[in-house]
Amino acid sequence: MTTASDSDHLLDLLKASGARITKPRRVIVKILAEKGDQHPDAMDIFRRAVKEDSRISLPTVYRTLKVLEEQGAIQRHAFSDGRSRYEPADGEHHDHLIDMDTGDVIEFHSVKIERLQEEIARELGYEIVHHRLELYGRKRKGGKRR
Amino acid sequence: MTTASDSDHLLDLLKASGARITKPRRVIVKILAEKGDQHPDAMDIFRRAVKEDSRISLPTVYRTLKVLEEQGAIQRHAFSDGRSRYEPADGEHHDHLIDMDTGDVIEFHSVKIERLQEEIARELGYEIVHHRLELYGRKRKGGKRR
DNA sequence: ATGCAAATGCAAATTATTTGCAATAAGAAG
DNA sequence: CTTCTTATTGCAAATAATTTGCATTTGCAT
Repeated sequence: MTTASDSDHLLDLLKASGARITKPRRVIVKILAEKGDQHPDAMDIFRRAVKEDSRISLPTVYRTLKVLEEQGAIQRHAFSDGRSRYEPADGEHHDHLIDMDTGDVIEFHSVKIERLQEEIARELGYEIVHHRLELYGRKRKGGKRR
Repeated sequence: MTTASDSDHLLDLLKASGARITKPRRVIVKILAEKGDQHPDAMDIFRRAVKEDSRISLPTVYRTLKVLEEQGAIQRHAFSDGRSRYEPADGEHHDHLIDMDTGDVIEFHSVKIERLQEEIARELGYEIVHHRLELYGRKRKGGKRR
C-alpha cells in the first residue's frame, strides 16, 4: 500500500478540484507518491518524469505542483538552499532536520515544541496558522564523515 | 548607543577579517545598523544606500552582505516569500513570528524550545549547528482584521 | 606620494520559476 | 464512438533574485 494507493489519493484530490487527469499529471503524481528520495525539488521531479514520458516539460511540472499545493495535496518547503522541495501532505504535520553534510532530510514531530510555540504566540497576542521548524546539523561523533 | 556604535561594531568585524572599509560598505553597514524597518532585503538596502551615495550598485550590496554574513556579522533569513532578508547578528539568537496580515516580523526567544530541539536532534543522532523556527500567525480575536 | 591587491560598477550570466500563446487532448454530451 | 468545449500542454520568452567577468577605481600599507 504505497505507490499505487498514495498516487491514487493524490489523483483523487486533483479530480475533486475539478482538474483533469492528464498523462503528465499521472506521472508527476506517481513520482511524488514514491517512497525513497523524499523532498525532491521541481528539477528532480522533472528529470524523473522525463524518463517515464519524454515529452513532459518543466513548466508542466511547476504547474502541476502548484495545483497540488493549492489543493493541499502536497507541501512546499523552502529550505535555505534556494529552490523549493515538495512532499505529499500526509495530513499529520512534522518538522525537519537537515543533514548539513549529506543534505538528507529527516522528519520528526514534537508535541511539546508545538505546545510551547502556541504558548509563545499567545503571549505575543497571536494565533499560529502554521509554522516552520528546521534543524540544521551533523551526525554526532563517531561516523560523521561525509 | 544605536546607529553609530552598532555600525562601528560591524565595521570592526569587517576590518578584522582583513576587508577594506570602503565608502559603499560604510553606507551599507550604517543602514543595517539602523533601527526601524528591521529585516530589509537586498533591494531595500540598495534603495536606501543609493540615497546616501548614488553611485552604489546592487552587486556591491549583495557582495557586502555576503562578506558580512561570512563574518557572522549579520544573519540572512529566507522566509517563505522568495527573497532573503538580513539583520545584524546581535550575538543572541532569536526566532521569528511573522504577522500574516501585515508582514510584521516579531522576534522572540525560548530557551525551552531550544532545549527540546537539542534533545530531539540528539535522539536522532545529530548535533545542531543552527536552526530556524518561524511562526506564521494572526493577531488574536478582537482586532484581528487587517 | 606610490603601488598593488581588493573592491566597485556595469553589463551580462545564472538559477529558479512563471507566463503568453498556439496546438493538443480530457472527458462530458450525444 | 464521434464531437465539442475548454483545460492543459509544450515551447519560447519573460521575470525575479542573485551572481559573475572584467576593466577601472580606490583603500591603505609602505
